[in-house]
Amino acid sequence: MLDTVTADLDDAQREAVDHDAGPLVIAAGAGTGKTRTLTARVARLIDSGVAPEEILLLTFTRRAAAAMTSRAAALCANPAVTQRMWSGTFHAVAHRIVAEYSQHLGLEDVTVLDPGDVTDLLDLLREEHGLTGTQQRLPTSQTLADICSRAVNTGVPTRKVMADQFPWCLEHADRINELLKAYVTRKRDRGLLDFDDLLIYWRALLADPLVGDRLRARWNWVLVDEYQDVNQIQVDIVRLLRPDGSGLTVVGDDAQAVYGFRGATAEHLLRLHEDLGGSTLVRLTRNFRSSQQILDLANVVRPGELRLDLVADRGPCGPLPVHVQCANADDEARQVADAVLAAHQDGMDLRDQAVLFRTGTHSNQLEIELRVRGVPFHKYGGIGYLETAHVRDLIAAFRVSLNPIDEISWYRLLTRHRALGKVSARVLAARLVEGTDHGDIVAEAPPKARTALANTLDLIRAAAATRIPAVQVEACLKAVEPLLRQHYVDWPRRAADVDGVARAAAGQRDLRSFIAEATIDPTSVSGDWAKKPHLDEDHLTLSTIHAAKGLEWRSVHLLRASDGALPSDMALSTAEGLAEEQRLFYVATTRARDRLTIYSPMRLPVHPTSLHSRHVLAKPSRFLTDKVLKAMESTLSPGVQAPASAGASGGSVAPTVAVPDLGELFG
DNA sequence: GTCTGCGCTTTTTTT
DNA sequence: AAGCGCAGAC
Repeated sequence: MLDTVTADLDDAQREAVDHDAGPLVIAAGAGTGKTRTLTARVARLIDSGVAPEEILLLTFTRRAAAAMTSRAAALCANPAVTQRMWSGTFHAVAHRIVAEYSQHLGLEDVTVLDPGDVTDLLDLLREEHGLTGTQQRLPTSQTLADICSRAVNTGVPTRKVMADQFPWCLEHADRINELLKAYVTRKRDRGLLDFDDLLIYWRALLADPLVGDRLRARWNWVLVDEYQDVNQIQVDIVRLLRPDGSGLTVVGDDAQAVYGFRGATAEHLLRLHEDLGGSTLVRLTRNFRSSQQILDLANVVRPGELRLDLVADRGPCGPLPVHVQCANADDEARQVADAVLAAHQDGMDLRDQAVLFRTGTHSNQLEIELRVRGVPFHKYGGIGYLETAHVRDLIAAFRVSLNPIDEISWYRLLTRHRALGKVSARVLAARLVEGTDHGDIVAEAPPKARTALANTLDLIRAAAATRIPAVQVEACLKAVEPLLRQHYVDWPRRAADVDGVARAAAGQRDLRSFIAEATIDPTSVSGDWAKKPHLDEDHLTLSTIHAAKGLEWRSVHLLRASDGALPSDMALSTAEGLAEEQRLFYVATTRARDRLTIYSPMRLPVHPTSLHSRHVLAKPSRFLTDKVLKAMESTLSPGVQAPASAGASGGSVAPTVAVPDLGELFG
């Protein structure tokens, strides 16, 4: 009889799918059918009679979780039952469990702080502690949050974190620690959870004798994707879920570990076998994605302990990878746009092409070029709508209407009022949290703020009085809009975003879960109100390498393969930092199926956050070694041969036309 | 206390 | 370059 679950698999994949309940580690190189194997294993379990709710599938992105669930469904005899399976990101599952057991944790109500809330709270505490004076200029709250998160995720004391990663903060170590202690206390007092807390609370529940046993009994099968990206807390969670390793399957590739900055290390993958006192290792090395030419390059680049040299299932086909040396960032943008449009002319859809880069700002010039030429694109990674100030303002209104003691959101909302600055907002927010009557609040506010404030509070009260999302959203929008209109000089540019979020929220069944979801995974929501591409329209993908993980395109363009950009100059100071950049380079090259083009601008903006800053000389990335270049065809962009026409390259050009001097007008 | 303008610092990746 | 915090003017 034909076995539909394993019909399309090779021997190694089939071995993983058919493996029994013993702990299983799948070492899967890029493009080796990791997702296919994992989903087939899930389907096999369900078809063999395992109840879907006994299965927990943990991923790092919601996109991966959704893809796996739907692919498993396609393989199952009874697709509908896969809906009952537990599948999601570590954080999303943690949120669900923490909400379910909130009573046991002493929490009335679970409020999740997004990274912006965290910095707001730190700013608030900084004021309360009188740490804003001239003498002791502390690092930004953003940096403090990073230090805190790193310490929590790695179990390393903050002082050592600062010494290793943030040396310029060391001189303030005592005050920073004092502030972070206050931060932790305030979170505990108010029942606020940041992203790290979600995992910590889940771990705490699992470690509790009573609750832990109940949770363990819930899932007999635990499958973890991208195990090279787990940090210590996540390892603890997995080990507490399956202490003896039975029913545990993990998939990973040490060469694709790129989340060291949030406490992950591939050591967890490499050592799992020892930690469990034995497990089965299945190695997947047959690559179904890329041409041999691309893999020849990737195999040279590949770092790591697991020697997963990839063999192309497709054999030699398609062109050699190309290295293009460009004059500067603008030239690079033109070359990419030219190449994308040429391929499109030749019949390759835009959706089959992608442009990858190390940081969000690296695509600035290209985005302009694409807009000028009318090429539709969608950018992944970098700052999303949900992180923009105006959208967070609206969400703050949602939050206070759901939870009147959400001090951070009140504070944010109040500071949007004219004549309410930090001081009044802090005082009034505290009074609101105490439950003070709205009338009294208005009376306590500075006279100039009273009319607007009374209006806001009325509308928030109206929003709080209903459970119908559309009505609730409408009231919040009405409260926020006039405030934002006068607060932001460029309001017209922002208005569409606010409307978009409002519309998305109004269409939900439950506003509370919409907010929680949007907080834990902003990307899940952002696509819906993308004003630019209607995602069904053919469009080009622009993405950070991080956000491109696990995906593939026929043609991939890698920008800024120049020292200082990739590898990022911020990673050069430590060996681990540099190694992680190399893994990123590997991840980028292995996204391509047929064509890979790597660009190295010879001049780069000093300050990447701006478009027109001074350019300095840059060398091609150190990852483009002779051996790598041997696997490529090298070309020079036309812009390099004729630098005078290359536009803003920074050098001065001999004029051929005399520009009139208008000096006499100003004499 | 709030608003405005100036100088200093920062500078990546994400749940 | 830009965003943030600080100082001085209302």
